[in-house]
Amino acid sequence: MTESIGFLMNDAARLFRKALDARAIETGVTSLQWRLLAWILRNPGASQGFLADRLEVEPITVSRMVDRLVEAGHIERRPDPDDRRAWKIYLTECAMPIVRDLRTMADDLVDQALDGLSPAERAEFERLVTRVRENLSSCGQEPLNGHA
Amino acid sequence: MTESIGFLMNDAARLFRKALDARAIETGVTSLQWRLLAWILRNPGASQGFLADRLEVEPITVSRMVDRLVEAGHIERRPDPDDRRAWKIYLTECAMPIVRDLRTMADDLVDQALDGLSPAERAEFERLVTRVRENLSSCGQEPLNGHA
DNA sequence: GCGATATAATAGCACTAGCTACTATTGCAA
DNA sequence: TTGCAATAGTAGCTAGTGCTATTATATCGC
Repeated sequence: MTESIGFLMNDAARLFRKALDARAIETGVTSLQWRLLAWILRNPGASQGFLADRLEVEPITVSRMVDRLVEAGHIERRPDPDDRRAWKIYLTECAMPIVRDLRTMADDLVDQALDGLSPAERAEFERLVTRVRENLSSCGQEPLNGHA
Repeated sequence: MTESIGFLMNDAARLFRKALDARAIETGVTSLQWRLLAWILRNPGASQGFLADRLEVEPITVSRMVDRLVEAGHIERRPDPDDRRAWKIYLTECAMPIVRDLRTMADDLVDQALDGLSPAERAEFERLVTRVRENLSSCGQEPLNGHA
């Protein structure tokens, strides 16, 4: 059942999103929207391409999330004076408290998800997931092996 | 950055799906469709509700995946003689080789994802992910705490 | 300066996923 | 036996995600 690791991760991630979405329902943003907001908070004025790169998703995914967050009034697109193809993304004032609230909720949920694990196990888990993520991240880039 | 654990898992799971989808493109089924096929293989004649329960997704999600897999000719719905509300789901002959091929692909990809981890670390990773998944699974059921 | 190439963002299509609401059927209880 | 609650499945809406293709702009080479 080795192959099930991939789906174990999938389940855990989906259940995490679902649980956080449920907690955050009153904020009006989803867990994944919040993650984007958190990146914008730390990188005000970033382009969508930059954000897509950091989130490791396709630009079109960010494009559509930005659409929704703009419509909801949480962020705004400003034209980039140096590149008329690009937008610069900024949080609006009203998004600030949401980002803070969600951080607390996410921390609580992580604590619940890691229930029963010792501090050492938690650190080990984070280390291992990070490694797996890096392994999978790189395997998407290169053309597997000699497909050229 | 504790809260990032949830998103680390999310990234790892998404990259895994993406990589497996890319490998499986020629089979015509996605990685998640394959997971459903694998459950049907082990439980021929199961109901959609049963499968939703095992996959820990909502019944409607299975309903729509079954729609697509029926249309693609990989599975078939047969009426349940004991319950006219329910379907019994069966693999078709042509799905068998696909399930086998995909198992190999998934195993290879898991091996790549776990690259650099010792056997002990791999076992530990599986154990920890399983625990986290269970923690999150149960926290979706109960009404958090006293919300009634 | 001009043309080829690269890049930023977006449009259309498809799949996974969940919520709420709904239909059809079952099964229990009065 | 009838009537109501529970259950199996589905429809509409929305969100995240990716692929391919397209548009607009930038940049590099000449």
